[in-house]
Amino acid sequence: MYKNQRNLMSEKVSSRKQQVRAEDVARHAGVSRVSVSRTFTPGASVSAATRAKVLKSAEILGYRVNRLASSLNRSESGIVALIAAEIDTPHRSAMIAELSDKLQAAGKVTMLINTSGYEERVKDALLQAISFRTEAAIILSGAPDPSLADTCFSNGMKLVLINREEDFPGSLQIGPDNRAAGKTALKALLRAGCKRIALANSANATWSILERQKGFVDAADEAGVEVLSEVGGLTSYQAGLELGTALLDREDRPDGIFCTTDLIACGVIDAARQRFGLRTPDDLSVIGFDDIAQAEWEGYDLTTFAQPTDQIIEKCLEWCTTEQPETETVKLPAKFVWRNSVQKARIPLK
Amino acid sequence: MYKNQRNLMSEKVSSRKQQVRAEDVARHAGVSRVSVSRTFTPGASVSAATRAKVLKSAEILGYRVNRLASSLNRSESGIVALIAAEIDTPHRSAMIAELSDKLQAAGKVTMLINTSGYEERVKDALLQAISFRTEAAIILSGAPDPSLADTCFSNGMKLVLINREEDFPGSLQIGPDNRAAGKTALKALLRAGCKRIALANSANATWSILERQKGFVDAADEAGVEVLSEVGGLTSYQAGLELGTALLDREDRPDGIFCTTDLIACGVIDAARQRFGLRTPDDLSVIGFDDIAQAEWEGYDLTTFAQPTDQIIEKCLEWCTTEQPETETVKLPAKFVWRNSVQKARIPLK
DNA sequence: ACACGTTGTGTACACGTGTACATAATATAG
DNA sequence: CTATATTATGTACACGTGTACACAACGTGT
Repeated sequence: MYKNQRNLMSEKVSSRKQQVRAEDVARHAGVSRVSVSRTFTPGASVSAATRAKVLKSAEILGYRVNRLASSLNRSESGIVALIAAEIDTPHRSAMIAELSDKLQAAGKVTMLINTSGYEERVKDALLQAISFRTEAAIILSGAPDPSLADTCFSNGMKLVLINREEDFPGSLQIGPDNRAAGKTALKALLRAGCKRIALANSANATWSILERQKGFVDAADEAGVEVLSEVGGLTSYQAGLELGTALLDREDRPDGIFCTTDLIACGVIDAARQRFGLRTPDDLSVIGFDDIAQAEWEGYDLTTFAQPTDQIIEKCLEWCTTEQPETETVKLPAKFVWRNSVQKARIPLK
Repeated sequence: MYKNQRNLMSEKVSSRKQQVRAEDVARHAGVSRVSVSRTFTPGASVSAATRAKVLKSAEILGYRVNRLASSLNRSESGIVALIAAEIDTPHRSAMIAELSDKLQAAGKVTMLINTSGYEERVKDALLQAISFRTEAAIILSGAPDPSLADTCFSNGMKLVLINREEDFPGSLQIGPDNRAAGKTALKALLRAGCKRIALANSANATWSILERQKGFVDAADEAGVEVLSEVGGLTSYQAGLELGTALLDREDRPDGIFCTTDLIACGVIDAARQRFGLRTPDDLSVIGFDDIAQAEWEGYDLTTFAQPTDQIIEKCLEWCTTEQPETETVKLPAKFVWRNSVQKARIPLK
């Protein structure tokens, strides 16, 4: 009798937020609380009559099952953490859009943790995820502190690193095959007949971006081609402008540039057009990476690599629903997207 | 005695995810469970000695307070829902980046709900937010079903509509003063000496965008100026390309275009440059709205309006932490950002 | 009519935490 | 050294839900 009443003794009742509970619905419908619970539990056994009564009362009272409470004894929160920096960047935001959409379709809920700024925030983000008993954490940027691995797993949390390869046991590490893409980029520039080949990269590149660079440079070494390399700035459009300006100012002006990112590539193309009066692909061939929306814009029409986003996400979801996953590293081929920023092949294919 | 053991009777123990509880830490540290709770509750009274023991044991066992559980009796989840569609759009993603960052700084956690696709998803998103006892829901796109208002408030949820003005009692409705901006845009084009003035807008514009259009057209009516109006497509770059092409193909080709969105403006500028060989601002003046990153790119250098993002967010947070907010509508002035897509004033100011 | 399987409901407990209250330990004042 | 004020710990209960178990109601077949 007493337990059914709420806050009888406390006078501070009014300051407390009132919530509608299963108890209230049960009383209103004239059934037991368990019947309410069962009504909203798929596969539970309730008669059609009581179910109807419960649903009606719930509608009237505005009742919704408290998933925070239900997570408690089901030990499945349904929450997945998305940890990322520079969320407003074209490629990153596209990734987040896709991920959140697919997670939602899979019945999960996404908790977005922004780690822009200090690198340290990734650690805090993971700790926060653990606090909310996130089923998994998908890390899009920043390297997590490996010492956290145990804490993650002792709380039954799955871990996915996208575009990172770190020493983080028990996690899925997935991303495009950056080296192969870098190699392909070089071949494409050679095939286009470029004589002076250059690389434009940011100074604070991530692991993934450095891999692209390495693939490109290694392939050049193999082919016995010299690479004019310009590195500086952030991974941004502005950096691209500056890198492009620096490269095109050289006496031995390059005629083919691989940019490790589409944003940089857009900057390079604009530097060429606005500052030097050069046009792609006639005067200059440019290749980017990511296939952001702007790559398709008519002013750029950028030849680039599309990240295998769909496959990455599919694998992510599969991993998140697997029981006891082992450490796994997956490299997926990036799709080369031919547009019109690279000179048509003067040297025939093959 | 029995209650301290876990899952003694069930044989399915192994399939259940083991979590570290305050109980475990207490036993390991040789203190009571309450002391553990107090250690992690700011302002609670624990001796330095026990606090140290607890912290050490927590570190060793990898313990983190379960915020799902603590939300139960504190009736504050600390979660705020962000409901938005087309997350990968420049302005939207910038907004989300800022919001999530500021929310985090305020000690809140953001739950991102993607409502791209069906309009109906906004309703589901709100219901989901309620299920997770979100402290507030910030709706960036889509009109919520007004019938949900009661359900929201009966669960103590705050509501913010950004860039929408709907009949949703008890909510904060906030955004830029779109009408005023439209008016300013017209004046700017007139002052630049434009003779044939046009408007480019998408066919599925939101309320906010329609307001800009209305402000622009009304001001034109007042000034006795005719507006060539082209409407079609989505609110996207591609639509801008088509709208721009259609406008510039006319016999009475416009020399000043107000685009209701920067994305559309970029499309219009590219149509002018790539398809008609026209340049801004010499041959054509263009004004956009949003001040997305690309507006600053050298290829566009777009004169536009910056949304008062900081103030919007500040007001949002203030609202979310207010006790019993009343319905409120806030219009903030959008800042006119002069760049170089509009002909320099031929008619002197004032 | 009886034994028996089916189905729906109720009871009791667990999930992991915070907090009011009572009580034990300690510091302070006389 | 005792009486008292202060502080730290322990006890009990509440938050809102899911589920194993017991049991009542209800046909069904002989």
